[in-house]
Amino acid sequence: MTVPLEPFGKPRGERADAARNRERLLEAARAMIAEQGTRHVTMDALAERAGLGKGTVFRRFGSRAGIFQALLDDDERRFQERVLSGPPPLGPGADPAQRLDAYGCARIPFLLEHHAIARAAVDRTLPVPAGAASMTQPHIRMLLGQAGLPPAHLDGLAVQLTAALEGPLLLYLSVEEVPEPPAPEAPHLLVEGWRFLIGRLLAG
Amino acid sequence: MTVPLEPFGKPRGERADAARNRERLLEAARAMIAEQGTRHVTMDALAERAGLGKGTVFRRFGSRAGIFQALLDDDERRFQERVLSGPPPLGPGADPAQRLDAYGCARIPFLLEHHAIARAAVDRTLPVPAGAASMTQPHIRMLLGQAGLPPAHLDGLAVQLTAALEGPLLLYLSVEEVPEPPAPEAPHLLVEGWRFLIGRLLAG
DNA sequence: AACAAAAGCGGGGTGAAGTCCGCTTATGCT
DNA sequence: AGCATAAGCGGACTTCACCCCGCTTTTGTT
Repeated sequence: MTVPLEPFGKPRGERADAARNRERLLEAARAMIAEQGTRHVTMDALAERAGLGKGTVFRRFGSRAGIFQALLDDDERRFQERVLSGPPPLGPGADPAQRLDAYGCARIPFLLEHHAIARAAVDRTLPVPAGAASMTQPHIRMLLGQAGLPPAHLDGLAVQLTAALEGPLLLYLSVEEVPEPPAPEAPHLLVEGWRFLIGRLLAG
Repeated sequence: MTVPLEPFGKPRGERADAARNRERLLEAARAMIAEQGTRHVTMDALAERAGLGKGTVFRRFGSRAGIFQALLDDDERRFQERVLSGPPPLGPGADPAQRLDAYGCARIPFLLEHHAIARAAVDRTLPVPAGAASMTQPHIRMLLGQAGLPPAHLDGLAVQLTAALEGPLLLYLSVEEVPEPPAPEAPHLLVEGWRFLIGRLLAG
């Protein structure tokens, strides 16, 4: 499951001023996103708004994407918690097929809810599973193995199913093409697709 | 299948000098890629190497990604040809399950062979299936429909399977992580994964 | 051949990400 | 408290994609 020890810009013995500035920057980022959307969060504007230098922003977060990863981090960690030790079928206890199904049913709404920030958090110069978001692939791989799929296919399938699950929301669909489901409880198209896919994959 | 009529920078009544310059630019781009890789193909360097102004590069190709799309265009068109009117199982004639299987078996090597350029051709400000590469999703959708999958799932599954097929090579794996298969005829991990996935999906 | 209109050209300008390095400040030790 | 040192800071600088718009060349017309 590979929890990154140092999510982003949170070194172990962080100096007090550094911690304060990190909070200030995240706060400023949240405000700017709420007011104008992620597109207008530029490094210069963010630094100015937080009353800090641009160098500081990069020192804390490494890149533009890093800011959004940090913003996502808390929620991502909570999600991971639910998967690792929450109640079944998402958490351990249910059989692998159910857990895989449940994972998609939880993950897609999670990404929908955070889609603006999640999209901004992908670092376009790195392979996608950057930051804390990288839980998906190993988890899927593990469940596929437990479900008894042939070991020779596990690596390929894990990559492909990760792409099938997260790719559409992170990369393949533009922001306008991500409509919330009309009725709040109506299942999303992608959720239904995922359930169908997983159902068939693990049926044999 | 939606063949884009005007692939990139190839207007119908193109002036003679424009056509010549387009060729020059593509030629320079090929040379630069061969010498130094896609990363060093900057708009300034490309313009200078071709002996033209930077404005011209943008007029011809619209964006950096456009250059790589144009480079891919011929091969992409040939691939499309094979799918639309080549021999089965890739072309029409075989049953949908076979065609879907064959599509992945052909598409993955195609992307592997072109991966450097294909990656550079994705426009990171647009939803991914930009340019001529957008054939995949509608084709998959059509075949899924012909295979008798429930219409309610077609849209979701088509997006997800497209992501499963192309996402890993275009987006999810870094360049270093895309090793050619050790033995030239050994099937790639992703090909095997795809065949397995499609086999299960259409088995029921 | 001369002309008008359209198409194309070029390169300076802009905005944004990311780097660098000398200066400042917190921290832990004595 | 005073000091040495490492951590942090800031903002000028570089690089790059992309825009803009006045000038030049081609082309179709007469």
